[in-house]
Amino acid sequence: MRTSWADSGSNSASESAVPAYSGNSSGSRPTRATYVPPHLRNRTPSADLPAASPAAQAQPQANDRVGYGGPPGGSRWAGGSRPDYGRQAYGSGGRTGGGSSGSSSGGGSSGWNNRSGGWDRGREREVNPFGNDDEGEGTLNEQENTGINFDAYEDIPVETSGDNVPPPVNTFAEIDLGEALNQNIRRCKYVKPTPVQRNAIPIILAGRDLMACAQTGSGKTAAFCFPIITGIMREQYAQRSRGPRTVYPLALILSPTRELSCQIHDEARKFSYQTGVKVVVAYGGAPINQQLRELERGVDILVATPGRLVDLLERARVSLQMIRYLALDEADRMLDMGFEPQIRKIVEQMDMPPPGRRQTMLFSATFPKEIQRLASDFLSNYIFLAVGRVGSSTDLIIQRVEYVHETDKRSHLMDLLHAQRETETNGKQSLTLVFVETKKGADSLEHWLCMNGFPATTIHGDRTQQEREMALRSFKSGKTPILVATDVAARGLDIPHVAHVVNFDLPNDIDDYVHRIGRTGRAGKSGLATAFFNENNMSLARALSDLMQEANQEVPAWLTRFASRAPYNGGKNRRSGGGRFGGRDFRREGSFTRSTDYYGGGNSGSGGGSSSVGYGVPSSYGGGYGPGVASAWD
DNA sequence: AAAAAAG
Repeated sequence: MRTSWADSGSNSASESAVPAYSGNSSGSRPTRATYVPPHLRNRTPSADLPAASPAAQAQPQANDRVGYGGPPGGSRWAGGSRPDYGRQAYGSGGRTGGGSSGSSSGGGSSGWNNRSGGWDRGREREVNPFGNDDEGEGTLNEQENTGINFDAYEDIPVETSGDNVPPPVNTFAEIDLGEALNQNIRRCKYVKPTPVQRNAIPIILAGRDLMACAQTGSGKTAAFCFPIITGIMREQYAQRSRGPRTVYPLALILSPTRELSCQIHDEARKFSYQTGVKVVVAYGGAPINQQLRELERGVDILVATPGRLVDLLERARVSLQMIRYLALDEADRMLDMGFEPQIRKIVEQMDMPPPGRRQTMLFSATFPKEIQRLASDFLSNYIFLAVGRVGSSTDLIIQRVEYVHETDKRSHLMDLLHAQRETETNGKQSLTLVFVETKKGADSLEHWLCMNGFPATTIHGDRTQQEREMALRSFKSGKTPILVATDVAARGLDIPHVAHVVNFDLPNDIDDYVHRIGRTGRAGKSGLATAFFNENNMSLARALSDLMQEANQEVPAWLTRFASRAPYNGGKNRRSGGGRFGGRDFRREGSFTRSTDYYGGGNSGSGGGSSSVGYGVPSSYGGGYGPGVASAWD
């Protein structure tokens, strides 16, 4: 039934007079949010509040300014909702067979090159985020940076649950993502979708909410970016009415660290290149003015850290009223004690449309039950998706635990580094990421390493943003092949060539361990993770031992002994539901729970239906775990 | 107890 969206594009001119806030909400605009933030109260509605009707929007506003908002005339709708930058590559770019749609859908749809006004002279052309002109491809370097070892993705177990789960796809070609995006996918050298993409993209394209467990290195960012970009390109949106300097993004992507937000922004910009979809990032520690200027140029997808976003919301520089897509990356972290209030404020107490009127996607490598319970507040009849980790841990991440007394840690680390030095491969210095518990400890270890002839740098929350970014660059480039980090670097960061993760200090939480070791063995490549264990880590013994065992790792006898002595499931954060996925759908934890309360769509009978799609799951998997857990986390 | 996220 889905018409090709090239068609929908060419039809859009005639439909464009109807503000399309479609999806499942019967094509109506979002009603005015009942909540009016304090800063918007007692202001002149015509100036500040988004207009309530298309007619009102058609009235030229006195404070129109090229650069944000754009011309208000209804006729410009034909050119799309963001008239100040056209959808060049979609149709009018001439790349598609149906290239006529661009020109037929109103002359307003000019491309980047035709933008009027010299206000942003010098920025008229979209910067090519690929850093080339489609030539000089195929160099070794390119391959290394973007190449994903797809063979490692073949045998990944996948589990889904929820109502009417859309079936997975096997190729990008099966999905109608649009020519401009397809071209970017080719530029990224993504040949075929990774398991999380195969499953998540159809779910999101179908308009469903999603809670997904998948390691970041498995293509998670693309899994939620592709359908968001396609959705924004495909549909006509009611022109965003505007208050002075307020912008109305259509999609919001939140992440727990600044670096991760930057990384998501960089990726999203590649995916949206020449699609006319504008991505902006906002995070703390950097001057806000530049970010404000970027926002004023127009924003469809806003990538942000929570603190800075709240700031922007309170300044009324951003409104969430038009949000159609909400994605939380590292969602379990976003909902833990430190972050939850801020996230609730953003999602529930500002002007964002409620669940059901927006699409919500939560991604994380781990999803403890308690967090799932909190998260269900944000979701509407969602689908739970668990994708086993890339490859089996036995061949991709080798985990080692060594008993090292506190006082011996430094010399032991030095031994490891010496050994590492001799095994550097193919000219490219291999990188070592060392995790410590405290910021002070990070500085101190970095200093000591440098004193001992090991080029090291450090990243933690007490450093300035500039220092943090510098450290990361220096590490990535190999200039300082050792990076000492706190948990700020534990999640999501995609750093190629990290050969070795050392847990100099083990975390207290096994989920943090999982995230940390996930910094190596990425994109299907192999990696090594070494942990220093001692009497301070007893509370982690059982969880660590269980995890390693599940991952077919060699568990030292002494660790097994500690584990058996430890109180049953002693760690505060045992792996809920067992199994090797980062988590399983808490709605299926058994009929004695209140799971139906969270179901939304009704949990009885087929409600809890699950379709486990195993991609060559070895028969040895699946034993010993609860019903429906088909599989292997690693 | 620590880390992160606003300035």
